[in-house]
Amino acid sequence: MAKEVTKRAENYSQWYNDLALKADLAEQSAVRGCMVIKPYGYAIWETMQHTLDAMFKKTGVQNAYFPLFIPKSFFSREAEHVAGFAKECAVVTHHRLMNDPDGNGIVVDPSAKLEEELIVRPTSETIIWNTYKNWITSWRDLPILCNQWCNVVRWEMRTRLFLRTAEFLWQEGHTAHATSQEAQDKAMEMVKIYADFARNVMALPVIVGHKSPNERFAGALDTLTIEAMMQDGKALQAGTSHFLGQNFAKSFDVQFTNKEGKQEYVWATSWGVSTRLMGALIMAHGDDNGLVLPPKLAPIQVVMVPIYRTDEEHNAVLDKMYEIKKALEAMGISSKIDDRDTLRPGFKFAEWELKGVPVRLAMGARDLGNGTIEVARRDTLTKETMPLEGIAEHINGLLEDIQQNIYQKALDFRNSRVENCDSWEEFKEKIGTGRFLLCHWDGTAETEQAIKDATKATIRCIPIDSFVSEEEGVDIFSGKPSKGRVVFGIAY
RNA sequence: CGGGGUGUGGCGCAGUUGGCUAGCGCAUCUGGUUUGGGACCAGAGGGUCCUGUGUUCGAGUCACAGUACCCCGACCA
Repeated sequence: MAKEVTKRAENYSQWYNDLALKADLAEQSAVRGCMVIKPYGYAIWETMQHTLDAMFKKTGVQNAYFPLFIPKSFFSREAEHVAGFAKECAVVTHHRLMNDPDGNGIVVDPSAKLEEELIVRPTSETIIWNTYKNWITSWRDLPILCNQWCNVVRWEMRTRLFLRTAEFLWQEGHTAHATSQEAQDKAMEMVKIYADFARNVMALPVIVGHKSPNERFAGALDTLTIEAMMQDGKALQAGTSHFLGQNFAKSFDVQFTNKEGKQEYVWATSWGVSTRLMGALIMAHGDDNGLVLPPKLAPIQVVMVPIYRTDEEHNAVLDKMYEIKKALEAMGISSKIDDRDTLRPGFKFAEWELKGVPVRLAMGARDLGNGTIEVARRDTLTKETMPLEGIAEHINGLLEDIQQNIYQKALDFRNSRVENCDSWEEFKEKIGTGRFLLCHWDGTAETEQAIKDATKATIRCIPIDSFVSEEEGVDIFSGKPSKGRVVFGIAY
């Protein structure tokens, strides 16, 4: 069949791509490196948005919107920041088109050249800090806690659906504070929200930690991250939260008068997660039959497939199904009755599995007679026949089970691939086999770089809420003293 | 930007040492039979074989150039 998905073990990237395409999440656009997110995929993203948004708002964050275009001069004020993004920017140079004087369609009007080029935002720190300058004069104006949901453009060399596209959707929070401590606390608070969301909504086990200086965001003093492991054992950075110090405040001259009446630069954070989370969802839970969606993110939580020979049977089954649908709705469970009469049940089963719907109900003449219904769960691919009585309550519990089970499965998988490693020889052997290795590191950028050059492995994070180690040891590569283990892995 | 590969109906591919009307599977459409794990039968429609130039009696096939896409590097959420 055309819809069959490549086996995960045979070709992991092909499998990933198949899932994204065939489960109807997204497709490659005609524009190089860009992606079309299809309605089914977007519905998942919307749920992520709404859930995160509610979590942000509980901490006092408000949504706002800043321009897509950033004047080149703004962008170049923070030196490290430019260095980090300069190589991958789209630049607007003109503002008008005209008919080709030679009659060959449309050309750029050379007389419409912009005096100053505009950069399509790769991230919005610069334009936001340029704006914050006008918002902040006194300690009474602080803190400012803004978030925006938007698109950004990074002109990447090689792209992959969701994981790396030239344009992607994300949320970027930008906060301004009176003290360093307050800003650092905010950065920590936000990364913990990300971790909570990843674990409890996406069923994605993540390790929270600090980035090493090499892996930090361009312009940050500290970068906090949530790191997930995909089913090929590679690491995926799923979200980051940065403590920016006073770097941007100084570059954009954002000062406030403190309680002592003195001028002081503002302290900043920024934090973001992107549609890359969709990629994480696919890779963390999918199997050879397709997508496996955690119930909390599934656009359709329960799908019902009627099985019938005659119109009478058809109507009788549908009547029951509408009753169930109503009962599910009353409990806040989304469902769909797949009443397409041109497709056979087997085809529908396979298709809904491909799309990752957590629970499938099937009902036919046999069930009508017995007062039963067949309940199949996507995560375990098992099914059982149940009495109709109390089915909605049962499904409600089942969805919670599934959410839990998916998380547990991913957690067990990841834990089975995390281990201590104290020998450089062993490290070189094991790091390519899809693992996180907990190793001692001397804390220097040189050592980290040397390890990366030799093995492609990077420090995913210095963990703070799981796999935390305070034991003394010696660096796996340099032999110099180390104060604790860090997480090494090969990243997407 | 370096290394490799591929361009043939909507999708996936075959096409021999150059040869006659360019095939196959899936999808689509029509009719019928089916329907508890991806249905079957019969019929139908759909192609500037990536572009250009060249070699030849003859090019999907050979040569050169261009171009697009994919994979592996470097870069990255």
